[in-house]
Amino acid sequence: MAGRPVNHQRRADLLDAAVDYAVEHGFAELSWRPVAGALGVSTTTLVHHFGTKEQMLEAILGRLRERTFAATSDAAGDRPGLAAAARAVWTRTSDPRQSAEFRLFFAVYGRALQAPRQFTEFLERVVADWMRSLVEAQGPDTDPATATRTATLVIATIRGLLLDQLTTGDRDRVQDAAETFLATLEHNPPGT
Amino acid sequence: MAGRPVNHQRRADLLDAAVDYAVEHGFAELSWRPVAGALGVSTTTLVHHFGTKEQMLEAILGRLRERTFAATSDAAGDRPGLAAAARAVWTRTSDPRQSAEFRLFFAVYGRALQAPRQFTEFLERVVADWMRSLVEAQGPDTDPATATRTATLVIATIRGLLLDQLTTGDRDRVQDAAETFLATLEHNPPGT
DNA sequence: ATATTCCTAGAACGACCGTACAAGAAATGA
DNA sequence: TCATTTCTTGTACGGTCGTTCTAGGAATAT
Repeated sequence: MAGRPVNHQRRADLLDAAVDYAVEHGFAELSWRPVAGALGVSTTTLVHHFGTKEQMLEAILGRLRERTFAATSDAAGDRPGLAAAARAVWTRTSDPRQSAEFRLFFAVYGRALQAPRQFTEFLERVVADWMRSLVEAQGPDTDPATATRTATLVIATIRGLLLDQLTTGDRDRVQDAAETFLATLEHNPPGT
Repeated sequence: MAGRPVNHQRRADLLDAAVDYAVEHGFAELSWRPVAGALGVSTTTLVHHFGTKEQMLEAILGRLRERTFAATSDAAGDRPGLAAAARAVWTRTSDPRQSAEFRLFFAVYGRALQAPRQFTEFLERVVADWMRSLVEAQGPDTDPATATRTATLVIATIRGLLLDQLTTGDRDRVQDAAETFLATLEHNPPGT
């Protein structure tokens, strides 16, 4: 009843490196051999730690979600109103230093829409997590229907604008539109 | 100096069928053999008409863009104001009967963001075409800066809401948010 | 020391991939 | 009819894919 203990840190390190690889090389080019080569290990090592390729993708997705959502929800969580939360989220998501990660985010998103069975958890959380966060930001006094409606609109607008910025790189135009939207949120608070 | 004449219709028919296959089976599963099998031809026939696989993807993309953008821009073109155009576009894009095509649209979109070299034309037009259409809808009297800003916002919001609807299938919530957005456009016209 | 378990690696399997080649059938103008 | 070009097919090649098997070193408890 002994044996070498499981090295959880090793798996975590490999996963982090795999996510880095995915961010840099794209979601469509994730196969055992290239990833293993970039990480300096054998494909068998990856198989040992992650099981099947599908399980590795799942692990990468989860880690990616941690990176992106956690970073933005932190910013939104400790702000009083919806407008401030929305502005904080937009500031973080539109940061060019995060563009590679969000490109991967939308690549996964698009693929998930065509293979919902394989990406069930991603699809269930990609909207719900943000919804919860943005509904909370509106406080307990806001009418639930209004809170839901507004949160839906904020998520959609931010993601649409982010898509535009990643596509065209036209930062000035997109930021201008975002500013208009955020100003509307601040000057005409919903539900009042 | 004779020979059998080139049958352009044949290529067009194959392309239409290929787009249908892509809509149904997803963008990631497009390889010669399955497509050829579904179309009842040999892989060599597809190669003959489309050249390389990359060229076939390009052809499919172009045809898909014709289907989606043309259908929606028709609706937007002959309406007087931006609000009416936006409502017409949203009505068409949020139609559940088109959900499969828009799933493919976002799958291609996400993939293009990670392989910009391969999908240059798609990325250049996916925003610009709609921008032009929505700026025109605002008429020549609208301040250009305002028109651009508003068009950017409308595109982003509609695409974000569409993403939400395709993800969650929560039609009531998304339509409710869309109605709020469209009502705002109608009651508070920008640039006035 | 020994048994046990984990970690890693290399080789090999069958399957699928994109593509090229050879060859026959079909459709045209001369 | 005949030469020419297009259309279609079957076959085959090299390559990559995910996965499995085998086996040897590394780290632990007894």
